[in-house]
Amino acid sequence: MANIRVLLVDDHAIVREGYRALLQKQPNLEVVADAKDGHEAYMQYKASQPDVVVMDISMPGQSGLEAISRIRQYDSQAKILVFSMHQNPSFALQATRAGALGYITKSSDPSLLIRGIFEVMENKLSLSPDIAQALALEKLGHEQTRLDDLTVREFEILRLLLEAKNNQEIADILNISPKTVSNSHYIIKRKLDVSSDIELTRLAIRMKLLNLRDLIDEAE
Amino acid sequence: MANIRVLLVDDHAIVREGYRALLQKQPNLEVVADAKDGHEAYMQYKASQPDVVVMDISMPGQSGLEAISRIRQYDSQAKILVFSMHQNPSFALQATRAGALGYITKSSDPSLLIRGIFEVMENKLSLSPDIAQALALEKLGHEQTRLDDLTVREFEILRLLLEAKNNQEIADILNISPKTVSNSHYIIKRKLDVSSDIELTRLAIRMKLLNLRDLIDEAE
DNA sequence: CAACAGACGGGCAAATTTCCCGTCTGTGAT
DNA sequence: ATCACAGACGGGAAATTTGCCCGTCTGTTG
Repeated sequence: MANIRVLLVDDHAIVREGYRALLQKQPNLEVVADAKDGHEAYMQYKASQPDVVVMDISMPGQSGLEAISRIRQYDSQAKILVFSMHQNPSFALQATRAGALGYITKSSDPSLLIRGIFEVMENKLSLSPDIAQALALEKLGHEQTRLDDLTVREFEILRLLLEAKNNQEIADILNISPKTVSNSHYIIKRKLDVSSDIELTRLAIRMKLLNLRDLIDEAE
Repeated sequence: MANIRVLLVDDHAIVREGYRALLQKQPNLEVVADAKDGHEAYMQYKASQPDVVVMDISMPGQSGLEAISRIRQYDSQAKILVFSMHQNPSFALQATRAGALGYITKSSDPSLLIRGIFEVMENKLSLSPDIAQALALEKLGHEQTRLDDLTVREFEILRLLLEAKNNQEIADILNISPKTVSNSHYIIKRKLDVSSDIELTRLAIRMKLLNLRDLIDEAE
């Protein structure tokens, strides 16, 4: 059978190279293009028509969620596997809502990524075990929830808010009015049941929406 | 010589009991009173006239810094040794500005607390080695600084803001006008060079003003 | 196609923020 | 003693944001 043609999306060149190398070792895989952000991903998708997109969702500016929506709008059959550092099942939920077929955490064994690509290729939902278990637990009502009340768009805006971007900046990134951002900001706080941005930030940390790692940099 | 009479201030009863036991074992020390918050500390100080106050500064509501100021206002010779969980040297700086004579971290060896009490008793500045080193490094300009531009009062207000309290609540705790809180909030943001509360919270985390531990509770 | 959810953004009163300002008190230097 | 200066406190007023409601305009789904 023909090789599976993969589009690799990640904002770090080193990461792209690393995974390109990894995937190329696989006999039936072929990385036909890569991209460093959502916009480029969309362009490359149209240009190279890959079978599967492997995409990081935490990227500067236009996020992966946005790109997923756009690509799926262009090709409703697009097979997208999200490959993310976030262990938070809410990210997986939002990603699948946006149209991803799979979600594999970066901390997974590399073989899981490979397997995920093949699974997604067959139009099967693919989740790494940690995420599957976390989602299952959540479904059982054991935890969290509130974040899942957010729509994909709201989640997106929250992500940008948490980067301490102001309304205008977010509006520019998403190409919407600052007023919409402001409205969403308000809705988000209402849904999450917080009354200030400080509370919002604290909640985000508890929910692990915010990477303590990249927040702290020079820790300890 | 007569025993050194100690007033112990900490919001956790267990902690008070633990340290009371520890200090009592010391031949020349005597715990003559304890208190669970700033206000009680002030009252107990007046009532029992201890030689040395051993005080935690992270307490609900009226903080230790406030209590230190109040006690020093009542007795400008009061000898206060801060005993805190915070390794952040800025806490030590603010504490000494408020009038503390020493600052020992709770993670220090207990003998350091004992030694601190004796040092403070002789009107000597006492710092635990970790803090001394951190302060020294800071003095060398290696790090941080911005936080130290805050006045004691601003630092105090920042602490409360970070607990996601609103202006009115803070005003009530500190017995000032909400307008003053609002003004301070603004000044704090300006001094720290941030433009939103989200940025402020993130900065606070980086600066370790915010305890990730007690923020996260049920982590991992 | 009817119904519904979500994205988007206008409107508008109420609250907050952002500055600037002037008190008042304590402290330290002269 | 007094002069200067810093800090705490809070008023004023303009600019901005928030909180809440509303109505469009899709796209989806039964």
